[in-house]
Amino acid sequence: MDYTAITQDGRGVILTGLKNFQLDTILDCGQSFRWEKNSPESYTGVVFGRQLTISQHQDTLVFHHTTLEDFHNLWHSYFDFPQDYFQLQERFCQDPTLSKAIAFCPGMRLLRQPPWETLCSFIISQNNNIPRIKGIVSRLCETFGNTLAPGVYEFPSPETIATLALEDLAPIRAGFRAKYLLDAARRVADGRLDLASLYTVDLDQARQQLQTILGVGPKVAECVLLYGFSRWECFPVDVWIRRVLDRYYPNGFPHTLAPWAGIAQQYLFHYIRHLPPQDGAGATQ
DNA sequence: AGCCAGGGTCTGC
DNA sequence: GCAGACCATGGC
Repeated sequence: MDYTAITQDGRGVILTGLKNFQLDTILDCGQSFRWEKNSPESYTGVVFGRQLTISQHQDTLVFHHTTLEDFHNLWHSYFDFPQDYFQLQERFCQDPTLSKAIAFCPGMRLLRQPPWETLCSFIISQNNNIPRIKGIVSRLCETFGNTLAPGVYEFPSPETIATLALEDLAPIRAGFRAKYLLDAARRVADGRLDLASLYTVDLDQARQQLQTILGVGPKVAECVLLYGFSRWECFPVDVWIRRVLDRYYPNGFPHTLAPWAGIAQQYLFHYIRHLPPQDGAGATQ
């Protein structure tokens, strides 16, 4: 376990003895687009119909205004505490490039996010950049999501989006992706696509199912299965990972790491994006 | 002004 | 099967 003790006080639930966990790395690495930074050590987001403010000071993590029940039922899994990142990093470090990537962001973890909002988020992500993805997701929630508190919105359900017309989505400024969101919502709402079944069906069947949605191709399907269904072997390849593969893995990604390739991918993605341009195969932002 | 962004669709060969 | 145009939008 990547923490040694769990306690509760007036602030909320507190984990101490934290290892392999860096909040800003985890919440600002292009896997989730719904967390807002309050300060360098504090973020607020909405998941599972709950607003959470979470803050980290060195090896202490505070889940503000949270019950032990919610921690055990929701957040423990969401932040992937069931997984042993020490063992994972030991495997990864046998590869020289991954070794450098882990040294750069040792606190990286994969979030286990809800499938529906992961699907929408990565439909929106196509041919787009991270700041704008966050903006579109934020407008989608504040325009169509249930209000939990003033200024705090849930992610809108498939049923809600399925009832909308294309022009209703105009204020979201999703561009050509708006029709893709409608198709996804209608397929889920009317039962043509059963998201829950994708946790257990054969991986290639799951890929195939997701790609029946208009606007969902191989890359988006891979992201949805990795981030929304905890399918760690899924390996999304965008322009950044393409550069990593071309430069560091000309003979292919190591087969021995295939079961966790998606997690390795997240270290590599964060690493390559933060290298100086000339070292990172030339790209900006 | 032109290029790029966690891509995919559609057309024409 | 595969290349190439096209798709909205906003930051640089």
